[in-house]
Amino acid sequence: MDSSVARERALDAAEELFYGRGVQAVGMDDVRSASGVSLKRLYQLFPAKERLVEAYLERRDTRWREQLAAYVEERHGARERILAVYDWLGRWFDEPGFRGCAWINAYGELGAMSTPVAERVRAHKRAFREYLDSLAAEAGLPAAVGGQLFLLAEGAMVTAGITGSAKPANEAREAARLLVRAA
Amino acid sequence: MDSSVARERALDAAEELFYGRGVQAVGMDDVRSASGVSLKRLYQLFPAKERLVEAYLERRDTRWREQLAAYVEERHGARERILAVYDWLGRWFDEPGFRGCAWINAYGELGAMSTPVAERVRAHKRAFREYLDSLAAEAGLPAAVGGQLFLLAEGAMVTAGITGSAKPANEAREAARLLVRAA
DNA sequence: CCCTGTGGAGAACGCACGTTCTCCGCCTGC
DNA sequence: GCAGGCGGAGAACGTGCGTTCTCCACAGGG
Repeated sequence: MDSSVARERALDAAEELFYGRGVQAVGMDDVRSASGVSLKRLYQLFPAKERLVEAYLERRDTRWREQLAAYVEERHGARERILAVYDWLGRWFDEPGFRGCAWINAYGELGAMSTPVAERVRAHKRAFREYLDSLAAEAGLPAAVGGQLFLLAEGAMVTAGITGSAKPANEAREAARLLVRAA
Repeated sequence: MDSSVARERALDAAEELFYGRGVQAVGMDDVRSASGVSLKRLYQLFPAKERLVEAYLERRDTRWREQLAAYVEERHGARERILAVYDWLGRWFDEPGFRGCAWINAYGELGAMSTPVAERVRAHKRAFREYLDSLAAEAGLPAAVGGQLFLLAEGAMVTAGITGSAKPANEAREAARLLVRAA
């Protein structure tokens, strides 16, 4: 098996397991049996579990933001695009297996013990925040609005994760609509 | 040492350690040496670590909500009280050792593996949500506003925890002010 | 003075898991 | 056909930790 193929398979398995059960509840052996990549190979590709966790967060980060951006770009109108963010969140929340925000969960689990992981979580949130800032700027809204939209999105993610409901996306969307209108 | 004293000391130590480092990073032996309560006693009081975690979350829940309510009750005017919630959050975020919301962190860490812990997190968030609902009702605001205020507060907590800044409290307060005015 | 029970200190046990090692089959180049 | 090395399976190792057990000091009642 090609090395890059093994890497993808390992990351596929790691993502599903880490996200679904939490990082600490998943052993390297679980990743091995779910991916079919031998332990030896796993440790060649990722010299420690922490590296695998970082790679998981990084790959998921780019995919997550790409999918969000692709969904948003389909909408026309700067304000419509802002609201599209919450529509996309609502779809995400409704997906089977949704268990909250992978980065918030990872931060709760490892943020205190692993600075690399904490740093990746911060980088992801910073990027998302900047994306919302850019959407707000395109809509000609004051700079402060980006931060408010961000807080609504974060609150929706964490609440949807804990309650298992997609409703927070609608609540956040409605709040965003009012904020954009009022600003 | 009296049994109830031992229980309090154990919970004091557990709270500081669990909150500061995460639950899984703290061993029962750490709780023992930090509290001065022997392992035997610890296991008499809390037959398993999970019970200690539950007790930690429960005691912190009542204290957290009492302190919030006490702070809010000092303000006059229904809308002022709503904004006081975010002022209180800002003070909390600025406290030394602040590491985000204990329940969100615990959910990220244990939510997938421990239903009792997940249930306590849900109960805490439900109670906080209902508290905001009651504040919104007293201000004569539409029922939907409570949920929006809740999402802002959750977003602020999680963002303050990850970034280590108290600024999200101000951003959330400003957003809440606009939402209350617009509603 | 002994017997009993309570509680503390810390060793011991069992298990899970991150990481490494051993063994062996198989493929490739001669 | 064969030497050498690459890779897989899984055992082995070390450690950490939840939980229990052992041993002992000591207080109180006969």
